[in-house]
Amino acid sequence: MTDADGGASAADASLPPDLDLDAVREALIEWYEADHRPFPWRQTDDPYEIHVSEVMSQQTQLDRIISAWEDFRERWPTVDALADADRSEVVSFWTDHSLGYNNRAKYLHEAANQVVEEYGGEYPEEPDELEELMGVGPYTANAVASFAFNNGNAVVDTNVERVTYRAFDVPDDDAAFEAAASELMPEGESRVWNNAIMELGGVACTKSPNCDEAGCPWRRWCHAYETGDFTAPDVPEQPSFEGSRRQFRGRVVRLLGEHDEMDLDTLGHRIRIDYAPDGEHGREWLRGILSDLRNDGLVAVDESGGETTVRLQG
DNA sequence: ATCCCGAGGT
DNA sequence: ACCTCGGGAT
Repeated sequence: MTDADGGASAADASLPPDLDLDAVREALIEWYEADHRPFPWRQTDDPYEIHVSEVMSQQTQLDRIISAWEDFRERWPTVDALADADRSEVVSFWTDHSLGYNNRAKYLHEAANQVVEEYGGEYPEEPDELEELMGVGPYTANAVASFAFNNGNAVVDTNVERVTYRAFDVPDDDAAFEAAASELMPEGESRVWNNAIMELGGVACTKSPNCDEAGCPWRRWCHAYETGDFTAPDVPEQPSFEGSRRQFRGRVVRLLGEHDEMDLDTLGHRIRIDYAPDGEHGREWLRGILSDLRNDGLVAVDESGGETTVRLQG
């Protein structure tokens, strides 16, 4: 690599040098516009509604969030309405709709307050500003900027990584994925492009690919389609959920959403059948769970009067 | 068992 | 770089 080609974009090139970018872009956009899953959040450009859908979709299958998204929008129609809600209401909603990861409910509520207080209730349009919102990282910032304002950079999620890794043999490396995604995206078309490339990963270039069935528009360029090697980048494996700490955290939050407040032992007996106050899974164990939940801002623990009372925070 | 349009804290 | 965070669908 010489200095002659100078610019960072050339130095970062991670796509095949002879790739016909215009043809690749046109093929994908045409494929997406011809047919795609009609998710309701794809029919709005309201940044608040987009934001809600993106937070819900983190680590959760899209089919499972459709009704939750519709209920959420009905209950808190605007970012101002959400900011006015109590955190405990939002957390209970989250659990009632089986969305998991209650922290995301807290983040969303916090972010709504930021939008109201820092931006007068009007979402900023720049990814850098959006990323300052609680719970909004690089992916969500660019997704909201793209789908609400057509003003995002290329998103990089597990779909984009898998698709570019297979199709264009992009190395399994964060910087390479970022560069490849950025090179691929046509200027000023982040809305349709980011939707389209994630749709490709979600429908055609799945873990077990459906190239022909889904009519993948990239077959003629695809390295994996040519070689038959559909290896995908490693995704960190999840610890098993059954019996995990997460499972009991979830039960605690669910119960506290149903009962205004509970004392320690009652709560313990209700979240696990083998709860024994002085046993292995007893008060000490439960206090550990509650301590984490309190640090996460999800529950409040009151130790006054010689008894321990627990409730949802906010 | 494995997967899912990530992010924050350490 | 590593860990943690829910739960339904398949």
